[in-house]
Amino acid sequence: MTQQKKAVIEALSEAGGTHPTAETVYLLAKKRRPSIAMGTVYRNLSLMADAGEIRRITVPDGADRFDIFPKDHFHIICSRCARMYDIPVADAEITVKGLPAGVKLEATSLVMECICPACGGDNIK
Amino acid sequence: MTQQKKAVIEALSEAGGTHPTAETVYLLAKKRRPSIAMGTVYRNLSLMADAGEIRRITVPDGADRFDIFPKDHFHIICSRCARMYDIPVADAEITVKGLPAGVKLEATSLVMECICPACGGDNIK
DNA sequence: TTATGTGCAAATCATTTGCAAGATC
DNA sequence: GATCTTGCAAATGATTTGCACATAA
Repeated sequence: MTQQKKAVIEALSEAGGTHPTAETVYLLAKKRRPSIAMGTVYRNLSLMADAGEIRRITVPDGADRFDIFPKDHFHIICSRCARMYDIPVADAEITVKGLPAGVKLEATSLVMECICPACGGDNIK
Repeated sequence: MTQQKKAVIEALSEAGGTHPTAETVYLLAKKRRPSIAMGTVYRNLSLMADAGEIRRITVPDGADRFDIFPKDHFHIICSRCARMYDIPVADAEITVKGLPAGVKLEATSLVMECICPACGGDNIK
């Protein structure tokens, strides 16, 4: 556990549920450890995501987002404004029938696109 | 309708349900119109995707894929081997309860990650 | 002919990586 | 001291864009 990794974890924690990009995590981590390098942030984020400690969220037309809570909610992203919303697992009932035999869904990485209420269908991406 | 756009459409058609990347579309289009440029392929794919004529599929850790059939199936992608599978709409019953009020799901862009049968849980990405 | 699209190359953006120096155990 | 991690900068890969020229309507 290095100071840098600690700063990245604290940055993610500070960002809370805001689905920060690596860039945002970098800026937050820099407040704690000004010498930290972008590459270090990417390295730690990737290591933790691969280890399942955090979640990487790949979205259309933008940088990956990261999320500290790996098991308790799903994500939807607005196709127009790129805002992300959480859906608590308790509230989300996601059913997919008709999967090919043998396929195991990794539902934790589910991301859906939507038009969000703030956009309502009027804004143009 | 230019010769180039036609070549891109025919390339997508030739690729069928293989979810080609822009690179693959470029190679197929080049067979018909050898002078075509990568930039032109990207331009046409983006125009068509924005117009809803084709679908852009953003996947974790890889180039975007494109798909000619915008309305009749969903996609799942294997987290390990990046193979993509189609789920016909008729077979897929996707239900999401607990969406924030006012959110309209754009289910056509749904992509789910899974572990596919070919990987079965043994390969490491 | 007049707007629109193309080819090319350079630019951009997100992300990864090689390597020498530094921190951790 | 051996190993793992960092900082930096350069490399990579995907995609976009500026601009002069070509093409379609």
